[in-house]
Amino acid sequence: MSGLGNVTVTASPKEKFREYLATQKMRLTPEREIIVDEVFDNHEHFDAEELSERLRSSGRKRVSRSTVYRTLESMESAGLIRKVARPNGSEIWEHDYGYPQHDHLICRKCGELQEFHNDEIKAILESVADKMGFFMDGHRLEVFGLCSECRRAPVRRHRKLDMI
Amino acid sequence: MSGLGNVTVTASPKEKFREYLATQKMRLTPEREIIVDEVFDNHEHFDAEELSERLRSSGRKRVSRSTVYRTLESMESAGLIRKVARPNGSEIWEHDYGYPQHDHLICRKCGELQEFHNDEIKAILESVADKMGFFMDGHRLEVFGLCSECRRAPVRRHRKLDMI
DNA sequence: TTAACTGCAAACGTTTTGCAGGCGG
DNA sequence: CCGCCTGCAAAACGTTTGCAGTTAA
Repeated sequence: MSGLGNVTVTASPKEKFREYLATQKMRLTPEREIIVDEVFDNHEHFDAEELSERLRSSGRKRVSRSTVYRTLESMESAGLIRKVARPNGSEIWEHDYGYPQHDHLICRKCGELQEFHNDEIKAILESVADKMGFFMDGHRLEVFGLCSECRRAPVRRHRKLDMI
Repeated sequence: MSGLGNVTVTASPKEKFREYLATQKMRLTPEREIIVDEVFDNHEHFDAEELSERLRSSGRKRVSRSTVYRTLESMESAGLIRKVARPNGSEIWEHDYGYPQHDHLICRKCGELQEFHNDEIKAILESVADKMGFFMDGHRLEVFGLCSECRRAPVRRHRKLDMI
């Protein structure tokens, strides 16, 4: 993960974070380091509470909830992580930096998140934005429906009215 | 609004709501009618609080906040309205029923929401979903950046780091 | 008669904040 | 020494819930 001896042009998330913090006259403190490490130690999606729990059980020095919230926000500003919406309206974090651009298929039934990548979409969005005088610097796209697993299931309850 | 003598195939939002409520053994009460009327009286986006405020100042009979929340949720289930995410993470409602499918450009600076419509995107999403065995029944797409107004402004503060 | 419905106030879960104290450049 | 940073506890925020009384089929 540290990339020592690695000749790729991209800095590690931690380095990128440190650079960003410097521009804000902020420091990469032990707490912030713990958080950025834990976040990039695996590629799971998470929310602040889950991350706190992971930190707690990871045996690392304890970090307060406030600091977790504050740090995640900084990491977002630094371009390290971004938010994804769940179909129920709640939001979770995922890696952004160093991770290939992608969007999500989200199952309304089991909540499962599948990633997909498509270049055409970005191109279309660029051109749409351009036509409207809008400068695009990012997007968020979620496709809702039923995953292959759940559409096969015989359940026919349909609590939601069919979408028009 | 009532569409009397109108031969279009679509029912009014109120009628659609009444039909949905019937399937749930629920009634179109005066309060619910007030809310659906107010929501479809203009095409603005809104959140529960704003809507409550509009109701208050509209001179109509007062409706409690709980009822507003409960009714909006029913209206979503009925397919009348849907949620859109703001860049800051909060969410607002917008019309869905009877309104052409569209997505949004959202300005990070002034928060302005511009709608756009593009058929290609939907087609691409259908094919992507299909390829992954996913049954798509909707999507949510927000493009972030700077609106034509704000990109022109000389301000160079940039509190957010450039997105990667 | 009874089930749906409302307004109220209290509870809720999540996130933010003010602050006193600690720490590093 | 100054200013960033932390943990804590309290506050704030938007939303949901339990309940007792009301309404309408």
